[in-house]
Amino acid sequence: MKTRRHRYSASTKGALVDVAEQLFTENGYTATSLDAIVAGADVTKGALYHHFSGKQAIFEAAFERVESRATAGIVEASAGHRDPWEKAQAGLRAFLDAVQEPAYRQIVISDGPSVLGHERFREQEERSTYAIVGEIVRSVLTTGGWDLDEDMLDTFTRIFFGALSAAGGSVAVDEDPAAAAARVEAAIGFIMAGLQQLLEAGVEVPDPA
Amino acid sequence: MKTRRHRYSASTKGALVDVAEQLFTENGYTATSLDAIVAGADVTKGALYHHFSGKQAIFEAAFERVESRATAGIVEASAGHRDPWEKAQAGLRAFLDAVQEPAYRQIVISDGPSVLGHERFREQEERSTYAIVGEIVRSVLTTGGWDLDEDMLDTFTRIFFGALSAAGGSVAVDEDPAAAAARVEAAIGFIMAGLQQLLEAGVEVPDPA
DNA sequence: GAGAGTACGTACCGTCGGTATGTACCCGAA
DNA sequence: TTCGGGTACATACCGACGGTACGTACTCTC
Repeated sequence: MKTRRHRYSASTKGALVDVAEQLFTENGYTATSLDAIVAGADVTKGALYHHFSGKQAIFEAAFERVESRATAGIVEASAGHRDPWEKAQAGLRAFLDAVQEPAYRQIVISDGPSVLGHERFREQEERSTYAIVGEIVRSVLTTGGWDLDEDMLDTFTRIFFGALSAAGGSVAVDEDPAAAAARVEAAIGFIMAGLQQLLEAGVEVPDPA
Repeated sequence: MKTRRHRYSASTKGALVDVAEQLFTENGYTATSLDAIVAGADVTKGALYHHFSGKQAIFEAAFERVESRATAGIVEASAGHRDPWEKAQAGLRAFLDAVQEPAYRQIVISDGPSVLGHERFREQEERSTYAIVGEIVRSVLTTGGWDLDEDMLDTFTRIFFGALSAAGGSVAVDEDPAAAAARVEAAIGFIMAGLQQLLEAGVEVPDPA
């Protein structure tokens, strides 16, 4: 049941996260004070500490919102493609787009790891963009009958996810983002083509065990 | 000329960086207070602010030290190999080792970007480990007469550097780091083998322009 | 309509980064 | 020899910020 109090509460909380996301994006985590957030949301610190346990908690709320936006964009773009390689191409483009968003770069990539800590950051990551990359990597690498165990699939996913994150970051700061994105697409495409070559040649992934 | 004053000064500064590196590694940047650093070095804040302009400056000193250690390790390991592919293999192993060091993970990977800011972080990076990865990528990719322009080489470098950083981080937190490192080596080796395949087949890198 | 819980507001505290100022010491010039 | 000046710190203090304690108005339920 939605009572008026609940609606007021929800809107206050939402306004706080709105302002927090904006200020965190513009100034970074440490340079954003709680006073500035509550002033922007036209409330006081009492309201903030009623809804969140502290600064880290409201950051995490903004973090999750930004992550879920990025995830939605990639899912939407990669859906509708049946062929795994086409799906990967479309997902790659969407990923490169998402990672250029200022909020994503500042909150998720830059401040995320240090504010949330490694393990918590990893947790958040693994149920959003990382999971999507994992799905795409799985569908691409298992095409053609490769049998990779879960550990090896996860290793490939980490590698590709790291590659895409770094590449996306460089795209975002490039003076010509469109050209940089095109280069990244070409390079990633070339690497994937190499994997396809091996696949067609019947080369096995070496067993590290 | 080295006077006694200069020696005293150098040792005080060195002690401050020693303690700072340790505390930053253990607790992270924000959770490490300047009071704790100066207490650990048995001096006062006056001494710290005489040698450094502030908290960020002493962090950067620790950052540079950790980076140069990592760089030295990789250079040492990859030296002595003539064949680019062998050089890459050796460099990869050394990189995976370096990136597992707690100081490197916390100070360089986790806190580095948010504390120094993107551009400053990038500057520091590009004259240390990134430069080495770039050299190796260049020597590997230009073998056999490929002609890639600088932009494309840099794109490949960013991709591999990001891949290796992420992979190294996952190795560090794995419950069996040795096995995880072996998986990463296998996966990277497989990707490079794919590139070799394309190289032998005479496939051109698509021109994104 | 009265008690209880919610959704805040207000006032305050401890910590921390940074600064201003003082001081002991060393070193080169007169 | 001494004496001015610069170096290498120490001491005292400030303002900002994260967090807490407590008060209060409003609302929902019984």
